[in-house]
Amino acid sequence: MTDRAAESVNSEKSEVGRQGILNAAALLFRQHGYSGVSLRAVAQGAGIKAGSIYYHFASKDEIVTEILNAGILAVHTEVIAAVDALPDTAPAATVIHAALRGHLRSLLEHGDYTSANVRIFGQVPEAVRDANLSARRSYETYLDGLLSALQAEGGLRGDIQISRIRLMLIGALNATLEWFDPAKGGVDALADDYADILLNGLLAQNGAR
Amino acid sequence: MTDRAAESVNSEKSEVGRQGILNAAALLFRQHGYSGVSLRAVAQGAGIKAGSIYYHFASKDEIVTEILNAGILAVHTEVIAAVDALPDTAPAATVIHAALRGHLRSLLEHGDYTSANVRIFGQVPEAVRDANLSARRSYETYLDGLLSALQAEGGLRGDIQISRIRLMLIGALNATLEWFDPAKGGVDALADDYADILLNGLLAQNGAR
DNA sequence: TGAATTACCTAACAAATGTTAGGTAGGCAA
DNA sequence: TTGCCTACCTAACATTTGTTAGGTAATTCA
Repeated sequence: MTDRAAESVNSEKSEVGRQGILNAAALLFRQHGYSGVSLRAVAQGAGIKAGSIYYHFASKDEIVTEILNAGILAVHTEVIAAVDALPDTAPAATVIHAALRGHLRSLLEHGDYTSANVRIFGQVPEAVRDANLSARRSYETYLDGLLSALQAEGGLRGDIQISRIRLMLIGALNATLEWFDPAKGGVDALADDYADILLNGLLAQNGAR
Repeated sequence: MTDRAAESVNSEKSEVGRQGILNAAALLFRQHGYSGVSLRAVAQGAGIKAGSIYYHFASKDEIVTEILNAGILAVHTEVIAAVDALPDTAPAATVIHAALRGHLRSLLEHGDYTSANVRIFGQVPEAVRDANLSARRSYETYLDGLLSALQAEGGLRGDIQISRIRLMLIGALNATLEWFDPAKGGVDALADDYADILLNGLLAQNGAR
Protein backbone atom coordinates (compact mmCIF):
# COMPACT_ATOMS: atom_id res chain seq x y z
CA MET A 1 0.00 0.00 0.00
CA THR A 2 1.37 3.40 -0.99
CA ASP A 3 -1.16 4.84 1.37
CA ARG A 4 -1.23 8.51 0.75
CA ALA A 5 -4.98 8.39 1.29
CA ALA A 6 -4.84 8.15 5.07
CA GLU A 7 -4.25 11.52 6.57
CA SER A 8 -5.73 12.81 9.75
CA VAL A 9 -9.48 13.20 9.52
CA ASN A 10 -9.66 15.34 12.58
CA SER A 11 -8.84 19.03 12.60
CA GLU A 12 -11.38 21.02 14.61
CA LYS A 13 -10.33 20.05 18.12
CA SER A 14 -7.09 18.43 19.14
CA GLU A 15 -9.14 15.65 20.68
CA VAL A 16 -9.79 12.57 18.56
CA GLY A 17 -11.63 10.41 21.01
CA ARG A 18 -13.93 7.47 20.64
CA GLN A 19 -15.92 8.99 17.84
CA GLY A 20 -12.88 9.93 15.80
CA ILE A 21 -11.65 6.36 15.94
CA LEU A 22 -15.06 4.98 14.97
CA ASN A 23 -15.38 7.36 12.05
CA ALA A 24 -11.98 6.48 10.67
CA ALA A 25 -12.58 2.77 11.20
CA ALA A 26 -15.99 2.80 9.51
CA LEU A 27 -14.55 4.47 6.42
CA LEU A 28 -11.70 1.98 6.20
CA PHE A 29 -13.82 -1.10 6.87
CA ARG A 30 -16.19 -0.11 4.12
CA GLN A 31 -13.27 0.18 1.72
CA HIS A 32 -11.03 -2.73 2.65
CA GLY A 33 -13.10 -5.24 4.57
CA TYR A 34 -12.69 -6.56 8.08
CA SER A 35 -9.36 -8.40 7.95
CA GLY A 36 -8.06 -5.88 5.45
CA VAL A 37 -7.95 -3.09 8.01
CA SER A 38 -5.29 -3.01 10.72
CA LEU A 39 -5.57 -1.04 13.92
CA ARG A 40 -2.49 0.88 12.84
CA ALA A 41 -4.36 1.97 9.72
CA VAL A 42 -7.35 2.98 11.83
CA ALA A 43 -5.09 4.95 14.15
CA GLN A 44 -3.43 6.73 11.26
CA GLY A 45 -6.80 7.56 9.76
CA ALA A 46 -7.93 9.02 13.07
CA GLY A 47 -4.69 10.92 13.58
CA ILE A 48 -3.37 9.05 16.62
CA LYS A 49 -1.03 6.13 17.31
CA ALA A 50 -2.11 2.50 17.40
CA GLY A 51 -1.63 1.91 21.11
CA SER A 52 -3.87 4.84 21.96
CA ILE A 53 -6.88 3.04 20.58
CA TYR A 54 -6.85 0.83 23.66
CA TYR A 55 -7.59 3.77 25.87
CA HIS A 56 -11.05 3.89 24.29
CA PHE A 57 -11.65 0.30 23.20
CA ALA A 58 -10.77 -3.09 24.62
CA SER A 59 -10.25 -4.78 21.25
CA LYS A 60 -10.67 -4.52 17.50
CA ASP A 61 -13.86 -6.51 17.79
CA GLU A 62 -15.34 -3.97 20.17
CA ILE A 63 -14.83 -1.27 17.55
CA VAL A 64 -16.36 -3.40 14.83
CA THR A 65 -19.33 -4.32 16.97
CA GLU A 66 -20.09 -0.70 17.66
CA ILE A 67 -19.82 0.22 13.99
CA LEU A 68 -22.12 -2.61 12.92
CA ASN A 69 -24.79 -1.61 15.40
CA ALA A 70 -24.57 2.07 14.51
CA GLY A 71 -24.91 1.12 10.85
CA ILE A 72 -28.20 -0.72 11.29
CA LEU A 73 -29.54 1.92 13.64
CA ALA A 74 -28.83 4.59 11.02
CA VAL A 75 -30.87 2.93 8.25
CA HIS A 76 -33.62 1.90 10.59
CA THR A 77 -34.00 5.46 11.90
CA GLU A 78 -33.91 7.03 8.46
CA VAL A 79 -36.48 4.65 7.02
CA ILE A 80 -38.83 5.17 9.94
CA ALA A 81 -38.57 8.93 9.53
CA ALA A 82 -39.28 8.69 5.81
CA VAL A 83 -42.34 6.51 6.29
CA ASP A 84 -43.71 8.48 9.24
CA ALA A 85 -43.58 11.65 7.18
CA LEU A 86 -46.29 10.22 4.92
CA PRO A 87 -50.03 10.60 5.57
CA ASP A 88 -51.76 7.48 6.86
CA THR A 89 -53.73 7.38 3.66
CA ALA A 90 -50.66 7.00 1.44
CA PRO A 91 -51.02 4.14 -1.06
CA ALA A 92 -48.72 1.11 -0.97
CA ALA A 93 -46.61 2.33 -3.88
CA THR A 94 -45.86 5.59 -2.10
CA VAL A 95 -44.90 3.89 1.15
CA ILE A 96 -42.59 1.41 -0.55
CA HIS A 97 -41.03 4.20 -2.54
CA ALA A 98 -40.34 6.29 0.55
CA ALA A 99 -38.90 3.39 2.55
CA LEU A 100 -36.69 2.34 -0.30
CA ARG A 101 -35.40 5.87 -0.83
CA GLY A 102 -34.64 6.22 2.86
CA HIS A 103 -32.67 2.99 2.85
CA LEU A 104 -30.67 4.03 -0.21
CA ARG A 105 -29.94 7.47 1.19
CA SER A 106 -28.63 6.02 4.41
CA LEU A 107 -26.50 3.56 2.49
CA LEU A 108 -25.15 5.80 -0.26
CA GLU A 109 -25.16 9.30 1.17
CA HIS A 110 -24.64 9.61 4.93
CA GLY A 111 -23.40 6.16 5.28
CA ASP A 112 -19.95 5.01 6.28
CA TYR A 113 -21.46 3.04 9.13
CA THR A 114 -24.31 1.55 7.15
CA SER A 115 -22.13 0.69 4.18
CA ALA A 116 -19.43 -0.73 6.44
CA ASN A 117 -22.11 -2.95 7.93
CA VAL A 118 -23.22 -4.24 4.54
CA ARG A 119 -19.67 -4.86 3.43
CA ILE A 120 -18.10 -6.55 6.43
CA PHE A 121 -20.97 -8.32 8.21
CA GLY A 122 -20.23 -11.54 6.39
CA GLN A 123 -16.51 -11.49 7.19
CA VAL A 124 -16.58 -10.75 10.87
CA PRO A 125 -16.02 -13.31 13.69
CA GLU A 126 -19.16 -15.11 14.75
CA ALA A 127 -19.29 -13.42 18.16
CA VAL A 128 -19.30 -10.00 16.53
CA ARG A 129 -21.98 -11.05 14.08
CA ASP A 130 -24.12 -12.33 16.92
CA ALA A 131 -23.84 -8.99 18.67
CA ASN A 132 -25.39 -7.36 15.62
CA LEU A 133 -28.27 -9.78 15.16
CA SER A 134 -30.64 -8.09 17.56
CA ALA A 135 -30.40 -4.75 15.76
CA ARG A 136 -30.84 -6.50 12.44
CA ARG A 137 -33.88 -8.39 13.55
CA SER A 138 -35.42 -5.21 14.82
CA TYR A 139 -35.08 -3.56 11.41
CA GLU A 140 -36.32 -6.67 9.65
CA THR A 141 -39.34 -6.87 11.89
CA TYR A 142 -40.15 -3.26 11.19
CA LEU A 143 -39.99 -3.83 7.43
CA ASP A 144 -42.06 -6.98 7.65
CA GLY A 145 -44.71 -5.09 9.58
CA LEU A 146 -44.74 -2.39 6.95
CA LEU A 147 -45.05 -4.87 4.11
CA SER A 148 -47.74 -6.99 5.69
CA ALA A 149 -49.81 -3.91 6.52
CA LEU A 150 -49.68 -2.93 2.87
CA GLN A 151 -50.56 -6.46 1.91
CA ALA A 152 -53.53 -6.48 4.28
CA GLU A 153 -54.83 -3.25 2.76
CA GLY A 154 -54.79 -4.92 -0.62
CA GLY A 155 -52.03 -2.76 -2.02
CA LEU A 156 -49.45 -5.53 -2.33
CA ARG A 157 -49.78 -8.98 -3.83
CA GLY A 158 -50.55 -11.66 -1.28
CA ASP A 159 -49.12 -14.70 -3.07
CA ILE A 160 -45.50 -14.20 -2.07
CA GLN A 161 -43.95 -14.57 1.40
CA ILE A 162 -43.30 -11.31 3.18
CA SER A 163 -39.86 -12.44 4.30
CA ARG A 164 -38.88 -13.25 0.75
CA ILE A 165 -40.01 -9.86 -0.48
CA ARG A 166 -38.04 -8.20 2.30
CA LEU A 167 -34.89 -10.20 1.58
CA MET A 168 -35.09 -9.43 -2.10
CA LEU A 169 -35.68 -5.76 -1.42
CA ILE A 170 -32.82 -5.32 1.05
CA GLY A 171 -30.55 -7.44 -1.12
CA ALA A 172 -31.19 -5.41 -4.25
CA LEU A 173 -30.73 -2.14 -2.38
CA ASN A 174 -27.56 -3.13 -0.56
CA ALA A 175 -26.01 -4.42 -3.76
CA THR A 176 -26.03 -0.90 -5.20
CA LEU A 177 -23.16 -0.16 -2.86
CA GLU A 178 -20.86 -2.13 -5.14
CA TRP A 179 -21.33 0.03 -8.20
CA PHE A 180 -23.17 3.24 -7.36
CA ASP A 181 -21.26 6.40 -8.21
CA PRO A 182 -22.80 9.59 -6.78
CA ALA A 183 -21.05 11.56 -9.51
CA LYS A 184 -23.04 9.76 -12.19
CA GLY A 185 -26.59 10.43 -11.10
CA GLY A 186 -28.41 11.02 -7.85
CA VAL A 187 -29.61 8.61 -5.23
CA ASP A 188 -33.21 9.75 -5.60
CA ALA A 189 -33.32 8.96 -9.31
CA LEU A 190 -31.97 5.54 -8.49
CA ALA A 191 -34.66 5.09 -5.88
CA ASP A 192 -37.30 6.09 -8.42
CA ASP A 193 -36.14 3.43 -10.88
CA TYR A 194 -35.85 0.68 -8.26
CA ALA A 195 -39.27 1.42 -6.80
CA ASP A 196 -40.76 1.50 -10.27
CA ILE A 197 -39.30 -1.85 -11.28
CA LEU A 198 -40.10 -3.57 -8.01
CA LEU A 199 -43.66 -2.29 -7.97
CA ASN A 200 -44.60 -2.56 -11.63
CA GLY A 201 -42.18 -5.09 -13.03
CA LEU A 202 -40.16 -5.19 -16.20
CA LEU A 203 -42.71 -6.52 -18.67
CA ALA A 204 -43.91 -4.13 -21.31
CA GLN A 205 -47.59 -4.74 -20.69
CA ASN A 206 -47.42 -3.41 -17.13
CA GLY A 207 -47.82 0.29 -16.44
CA ALA A 208 -44.92 2.70 -16.95
CA ARG A 209 -44.13 5.40 -14.46
CA MET B 1 -9.10 -20.47 15.45
CA THR B 2 -9.96 -23.91 16.81
CA ASP B 3 -10.05 -25.03 13.24
CA ARG B 4 -11.46 -28.47 13.23
CA ALA B 5 -13.31 -27.63 10.03
CA ALA B 6 -10.31 -27.88 7.74
CA GLU B 7 -9.53 -31.47 6.98
CA SER B 8 -8.18 -32.80 3.77
CA VAL B 9 -10.61 -32.45 0.91
CA ASN B 10 -8.76 -34.85 -1.32
CA SER B 11 -9.05 -38.59 -1.02
CA GLU B 12 -9.27 -40.24 -4.45
CA LYS B 13 -5.70 -39.86 -5.61
CA SER B 14 -2.70 -39.00 -3.48
CA GLU B 15 -2.08 -36.04 -5.78
CA VAL B 16 -3.50 -32.70 -4.73
CA GLY B 17 -2.22 -30.50 -7.48
CA ARG B 18 -3.26 -27.15 -8.81
CA GLN B 19 -6.94 -27.99 -8.84
CA GLY B 20 -6.97 -29.27 -5.28
CA ILE B 21 -5.46 -26.03 -4.07
CA LEU B 22 -7.93 -23.95 -6.07
CA ASN B 23 -10.89 -25.93 -4.77
CA ALA B 24 -9.83 -25.56 -1.17
CA ALA B 25 -9.05 -21.86 -1.64
CA ALA B 26 -12.37 -21.09 -3.33
CA LEU B 27 -14.30 -22.68 -0.48
CA LEU B 28 -12.34 -20.76 2.15
CA PHE B 29 -12.45 -17.43 0.34
CA ARG B 30 -16.19 -17.68 0.01
CA GLN B 31 -16.46 -18.27 3.75
CA HIS B 32 -13.87 -15.91 5.23
CA GLY B 33 -13.08 -13.27 2.63
CA TYR B 34 -9.80 -12.42 0.98
CA SER B 35 -7.62 -11.23 3.86
CA GLY B 36 -9.34 -13.69 6.18
CA VAL B 37 -7.77 -16.70 4.49
CA SER B 38 -4.09 -17.53 4.95
CA LEU B 39 -2.10 -19.73 2.61
CA ARG B 40 -1.54 -22.05 5.54
CA ALA B 41 -5.30 -22.47 5.84
CA VAL B 42 -5.56 -23.13 2.11
CA ALA B 43 -2.79 -25.70 2.33
CA GLN B 44 -4.45 -27.45 5.24
CA GLY B 45 -7.75 -27.47 3.37
CA ALA B 46 -6.08 -29.02 0.37
CA GLY B 47 -4.16 -31.55 2.47
CA ILE B 48 -0.62 -30.27 1.85
CA LYS B 49 1.85 -27.92 3.55
CA ALA B 50 1.98 -24.18 2.96
CA GLY B 51 5.32 -24.07 1.16
CA SER B 52 4.12 -26.60 -1.40
CA ILE B 53 1.62 -24.13 -2.79
CA TYR B 54 4.50 -22.29 -4.42
CA TYR B 55 5.26 -25.23 -6.60
CA HIS B 56 1.97 -24.57 -8.40
CA PHE B 57 1.45 -20.83 -7.91
CA ALA B 58 3.73 -17.82 -7.76
CA SER B 59 1.69 -15.93 -5.17
CA LYS B 60 -1.56 -15.73 -3.27
CA ASP B 61 -2.81 -13.24 -5.80
CA GLU B 62 -2.27 -15.66 -8.63
CA ILE B 63 -4.57 -18.13 -6.88
CA VAL B 64 -7.20 -15.49 -6.26
CA THR B 65 -7.05 -14.25 -9.83
CA GLU B 66 -7.63 -17.72 -11.18
CA ILE B 67 -10.56 -18.30 -8.84
CA LEU B 68 -12.19 -15.00 -9.75
CA ASN B 69 -11.96 -15.72 -13.47
CA ALA B 70 -13.25 -19.27 -13.09
CA GLY B 71 -16.17 -17.91 -11.07
CA ILE B 72 -17.36 -15.54 -13.78
CA LEU B 73 -16.78 -18.10 -16.49
CA ALA B 74 -18.96 -20.58 -14.60
CA VAL B 75 -22.02 -18.32 -14.40
CA HIS B 76 -21.56 -17.03 -17.89
CA THR B 77 -21.41 -20.54 -19.30
CA GLU B 78 -24.38 -21.77 -17.32
CA VAL B 79 -26.58 -18.84 -18.27
CA ILE B 80 -25.71 -19.18 -21.95
CA ALA B 81 -26.59 -22.86 -21.84
CA ALA B 82 -29.91 -22.14 -20.14
CA VAL B 83 -30.89 -19.47 -22.66
CA ASP B 84 -29.70 -21.42 -25.69
CA ALA B 85 -31.87 -24.35 -24.66
CA LEU B 86 -34.96 -22.23 -25.31
CA PRO B 87 -36.68 -21.98 -28.70
CA ASP B 88 -36.08 -18.74 -30.57
CA THR B 89 -39.74 -17.96 -30.19
CA ALA B 90 -39.64 -17.93 -26.40
CA PRO B 91 -41.31 -14.84 -24.90
CA ALA B 92 -39.32 -12.32 -22.86
CA ALA B 93 -40.63 -13.62 -19.54
CA THR B 94 -39.41 -17.12 -20.31
CA VAL B 95 -35.97 -15.95 -21.36
CA ILE B 96 -35.49 -13.79 -18.27
CA HIS B 97 -36.70 -16.62 -16.08
CA ALA B 98 -34.24 -19.09 -17.60
CA ALA B 99 -31.27 -16.72 -17.40
CA LEU B 100 -32.06 -15.83 -13.83
CA ARG B 101 -32.39 -19.46 -12.82
CA GLY B 102 -29.09 -20.30 -14.47
CA HIS B 103 -27.35 -17.53 -12.60
CA LEU B 104 -28.82 -18.61 -9.28
CA ARG B 105 -27.93 -22.24 -9.85
CA SER B 106 -24.34 -21.39 -10.61
CA LEU B 107 -24.17 -19.20 -7.54
CA LEU B 108 -25.99 -21.36 -5.03
CA GLU B 109 -25.51 -24.91 -6.21
CA HIS B 110 -22.29 -25.68 -8.09
CA GLY B 111 -20.66 -22.57 -6.97
CA ASP B 112 -17.64 -22.21 -4.73
CA TYR B 113 -15.89 -20.28 -7.47
CA THR B 114 -18.82 -18.09 -8.40
CA SER B 115 -19.75 -17.37 -4.81
CA ALA B 116 -16.13 -16.70 -3.89
CA ASN B 117 -16.08 -14.17 -6.71
CA VAL B 118 -19.16 -12.37 -5.44
CA ARG B 119 -17.87 -12.32 -1.89
CA ILE B 120 -14.26 -11.24 -2.31
CA PHE B 121 -14.17 -9.17 -5.49
CA GLY B 122 -14.56 -5.96 -3.52
CA GLN B 123 -11.79 -6.81 -1.04
CA VAL B 124 -9.05 -7.87 -3.39
CA PRO B 125 -6.00 -5.75 -4.42
CA GLU B 126 -6.64 -3.52 -7.38
CA ALA B 127 -4.34 -5.47 -9.69
CA VAL B 128 -6.30 -8.66 -9.02
CA ARG B 129 -9.58 -6.89 -9.58
CA ASP B 130 -8.34 -5.51 -12.88
CA ALA B 131 -7.42 -9.01 -14.01
CA ASN B 132 -11.06 -10.00 -13.55
CA LEU B 133 -12.62 -7.06 -15.33
CA SER B 134 -12.40 -8.50 -18.82
CA ALA B 135 -14.34 -11.64 -17.84
CA ARG B 136 -16.89 -9.51 -16.02
CA ARG B 137 -17.41 -7.20 -18.94
CA SER B 138 -17.90 -10.16 -21.22
CA TYR B 139 -20.72 -11.49 -19.05
CA GLU B 140 -22.25 -8.04 -18.68
CA THR B 141 -22.17 -7.49 -22.42
CA TYR B 142 -23.89 -10.80 -22.96
CA LEU B 143 -26.67 -9.93 -20.52
CA ASP B 144 -27.10 -6.47 -22.01
CA GLY B 145 -27.46 -8.02 -25.45
CA LEU B 146 -30.07 -10.39 -24.13
CA LEU B 147 -32.04 -7.64 -22.44
CA SER B 148 -31.95 -5.21 -25.34
CA ALA B 149 -33.07 -7.91 -27.75
CA LEU B 150 -36.09 -8.55 -25.54
CA GLN B 151 -36.68 -4.82 -25.34
CA ALA B 152 -36.52 -4.49 -29.13
CA GLU B 153 -39.09 -7.27 -29.54
CA GLY B 154 -41.43 -5.30 -27.31
CA GLY B 155 -41.35 -7.80 -24.48
CA LEU B 156 -39.59 -5.55 -22.00
CA ARG B 157 -40.31 -1.97 -21.02
CA GLY B 158 -38.23 0.55 -22.91
CA ASP B 159 -38.25 3.41 -20.43
CA ILE B 160 -35.44 2.16 -18.20
CA GLN B 161 -31.73 1.92 -19.04
CA ILE B 162 -30.55 -1.57 -19.88
CA SER B 163 -27.46 -1.21 -17.72
CA ARG B 164 -29.56 -0.25 -14.73
CA ILE B 165 -31.83 -3.25 -15.21
CA ARG B 166 -28.79 -5.50 -15.47
CA LEU B 167 -27.15 -4.07 -12.36
CA MET B 168 -30.34 -4.45 -10.37
CA LEU B 169 -30.83 -7.98 -11.60
CA ILE B 170 -27.31 -9.18 -10.86
CA GLY B 171 -27.30 -7.34 -7.55
CA ALA B 172 -30.53 -8.90 -6.38
CA LEU B 173 -29.42 -12.36 -7.43
CA ASN B 174 -25.93 -12.16 -5.93
CA ALA B 175 -27.33 -10.89 -2.65
CA THR B 176 -29.15 -14.19 -2.13
CA LEU B 177 -25.76 -15.67 -1.33
CA GLU B 178 -25.87 -13.97 2.05
CA TRP B 179 -28.96 -15.71 3.31
CA PHE B 180 -29.97 -18.57 1.05
CA ASP B 181 -30.15 -21.92 2.79
CA PRO B 182 -30.51 -24.90 0.41
CA ALA B 183 -32.05 -26.89 3.24
CA LYS B 184 -34.98 -24.48 3.45
CA GLY B 185 -36.28 -24.58 -0.10
CA GLY B 186 -34.88 -25.15 -3.53
CA VAL B 187 -33.03 -22.82 -5.84
CA ASP B 188 -35.64 -23.21 -8.58
CA ALA B 189 -38.49 -22.07 -6.36
CA LEU B 190 -36.42 -19.05 -5.45
CA ALA B 191 -35.82 -18.36 -9.13
CA ASP B 192 -39.56 -18.60 -9.77
CA ASP B 193 -40.32 -15.98 -7.14
CA TYR B 194 -37.58 -13.62 -8.21
CA ALA B 195 -38.54 -13.83 -11.87
CA ASP B 196 -42.16 -13.30 -10.97
CA ILE B 197 -41.49 -10.20 -8.90
CA LEU B 198 -39.03 -8.68 -11.34
CA LEU B 199 -41.31 -9.27 -14.32
CA ASN B 200 -44.71 -8.49 -12.83
CA GLY B 201 -43.94 -6.31 -9.83
CA LEU B 202 -45.25 -6.32 -6.30
CA LEU B 203 -48.44 -4.31 -6.72
CA ALA B 204 -51.71 -6.16 -6.28
CA GLN B 205 -53.23 -4.93 -9.52
CA ASN B 206 -50.56 -6.60 -11.64
CA GLY B 207 -50.96 -10.20 -12.70
CA ALA B 208 -50.14 -13.02 -10.30
CA ARG B 209 -48.28 -16.11 -11.41
C1' DT C 1 21.02 -48.58 -14.74
C1' DG C 2 20.99 -43.84 -14.27
C1' DA C 3 19.43 -39.20 -15.02
C1' DA C 4 15.65 -36.06 -14.92
C1' DT C 5 11.29 -34.56 -13.53
C1' DT C 6 7.33 -34.15 -10.57
C1' DA C 7 5.06 -33.08 -6.38
C1' DC C 8 5.64 -32.58 -2.34
C1' DC C 9 8.23 -31.37 2.67
C1' DT C 10 11.01 -28.75 6.34
C1' DA C 11 12.71 -24.72 8.17
C1' DA C 12 13.46 -20.35 8.08
C1' DC C 13 12.95 -15.12 6.70
C1' DA C 14 11.20 -10.27 7.25
C1' DA C 15 7.16 -7.86 7.79
C1' DA C 16 2.73 -7.03 9.77
C1' DT C 17 -0.65 -8.16 13.17
C1' DG C 18 -3.49 -7.43 17.81
C1' DT C 19 -2.31 -6.23 22.19
C1' DT C 20 0.08 -4.64 26.58
C1' DA C 21 2.98 -2.02 29.93
C1' DG C 22 4.61 1.99 31.29
C1' DG C 23 5.43 6.90 30.45
C1' DT C 24 4.02 11.99 29.74
C1' DA C 25 1.85 16.52 28.98
C1' DG C 26 -1.99 19.31 30.04
C1' DG C 27 -6.12 20.53 32.57
C1' DC C 28 -8.88 20.67 36.77
C1' DA C 29 -9.91 20.48 41.88
C1' DA C 30 -8.47 21.04 46.65
C1' DT D 1 1.35 23.82 45.08
C1' DT D 2 -0.08 19.22 45.04
C1' DG D 3 -2.36 15.45 43.20
C1' DC D 4 -5.47 13.27 40.13
C1' DC D 5 -7.58 12.41 35.73
C1' DT D 6 -7.79 12.43 30.77
C1' DA D 7 -6.00 11.45 26.36
C1' DC D 8 -2.59 10.47 24.29
C1' DC D 9 2.63 8.33 23.20
C1' DT D 10 6.66 4.92 22.93
C1' DA D 11 8.36 0.52 22.78
C1' DA D 12 7.93 -3.91 23.04
C1' DC D 13 5.58 -8.82 23.07
C1' DA D 14 4.10 -13.09 20.78
C1' DT D 15 1.86 -14.67 16.80
C1' DT D 16 0.65 -14.86 12.06
C1' DT D 17 1.51 -13.53 7.52
C1' DG D 18 3.37 -14.28 2.44
C1' DT D 19 7.31 -16.09 0.65
C1' DT D 20 11.90 -18.54 -0.24
C1' DA D 21 15.72 -21.97 -0.19
C1' DG D 22 17.02 -26.36 -0.08
C1' DG D 23 15.88 -31.25 0.49
C1' DT D 24 13.49 -35.93 -0.62
C1' DA D 25 10.80 -39.79 -2.29
C1' DA D 26 8.54 -41.60 -6.20
C1' DT D 27 7.84 -41.86 -11.01
C1' DT D 28 9.22 -41.43 -15.95
C1' DC D 29 12.37 -41.65 -19.70
C1' DA D 30 16.78 -42.91 -22.10
